[in-house]
Amino acid sequence: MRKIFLFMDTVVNKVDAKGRVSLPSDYRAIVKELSTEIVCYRSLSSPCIEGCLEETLDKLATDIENATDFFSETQDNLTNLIFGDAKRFVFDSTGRIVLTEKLLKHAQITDSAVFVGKGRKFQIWNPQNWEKEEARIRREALKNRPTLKAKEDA
Amino acid sequence: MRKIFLFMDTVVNKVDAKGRVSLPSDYRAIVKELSTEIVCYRSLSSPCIEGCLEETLDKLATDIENATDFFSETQDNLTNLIFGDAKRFVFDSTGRIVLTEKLLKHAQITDSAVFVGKGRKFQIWNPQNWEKEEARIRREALKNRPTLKAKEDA
DNA sequence: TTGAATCCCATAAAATACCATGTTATACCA
DNA sequence: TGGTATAACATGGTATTTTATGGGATTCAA
Repeated sequence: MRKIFLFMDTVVNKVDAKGRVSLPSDYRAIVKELSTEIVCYRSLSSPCIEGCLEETLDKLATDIENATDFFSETQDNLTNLIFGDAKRFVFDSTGRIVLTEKLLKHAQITDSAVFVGKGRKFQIWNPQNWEKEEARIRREALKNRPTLKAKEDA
Repeated sequence: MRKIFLFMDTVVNKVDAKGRVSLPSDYRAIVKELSTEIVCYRSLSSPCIEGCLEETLDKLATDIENATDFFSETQDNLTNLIFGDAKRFVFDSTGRIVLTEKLLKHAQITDSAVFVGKGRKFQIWNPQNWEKEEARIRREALKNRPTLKAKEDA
């Protein structure tokens, strides 16, 4: 098992009528070290799909268990929201997964999708939407230089 | 044996006159690694059925022992409520379990049920009720972005 | 013997694995 | 450095397998 797992780069792939997309080969290379499946869910904040390794979600499950009470409403709501939406996607020998209607609709994806690396996670966007979003993020970054010093959004 | 056990996704299945429901195949795949049975009980907080692996309840038993006094009323009540209500459900060769009247009634389930993944657990809802509940949770999440920072509700 | 619970079989639909091909990227050699 | 051979990849199509679910048979107990 490798020590470094980073989803990187931005690649565009076609989505066919059945919802099939090739996972970028770089991504597959990462995933294959552990399994042949990824987990995808609707982003809570953007019109896009998010993907990650199952172990990433497993870690999240453990964090939730440790941070909240077993019987709490917070734990209930969080786990319903996250795991109720997430789904395993196994890719076949040609490296494709089949995205669901729900996910495609949320991300407004029809015949083409762009994979955007995010380190431990990645996102899948409608190409036009991503173009706009990337421009927006870059503008923001120019105005307000990013910082890791304080967690303003905590 | 796999390292990661997460119940995910939301799937709707029919419930027939005998109370039979197919356990979603993804769930079965998880369960099969350990056994051929799950444990179900009435949710303490919602009109739905909760299910998990027996080992999850075993962990809960340990947590209760550690968090409360052996002679406390709290421990008494909790253990009565949960373990008094829980019951094992073995699924047959076609992957179905037969839910009891008590459970179905509590969840107001008649001819159709929706399975909602919760990570280590899952829930079974009446579809209409779940639709409303999911909408409620999403509204909440948008208002108060979830955080794992502090245990506000502990 | 009758009612209830459990198990097994059949089928249609849906999900998934496999095969084939054109294209692009990569490696190799002059 | 340029040209060619090789390999990898994305993608369209097809075949096979799973899965959900209805119905019937069998078992067990009262």
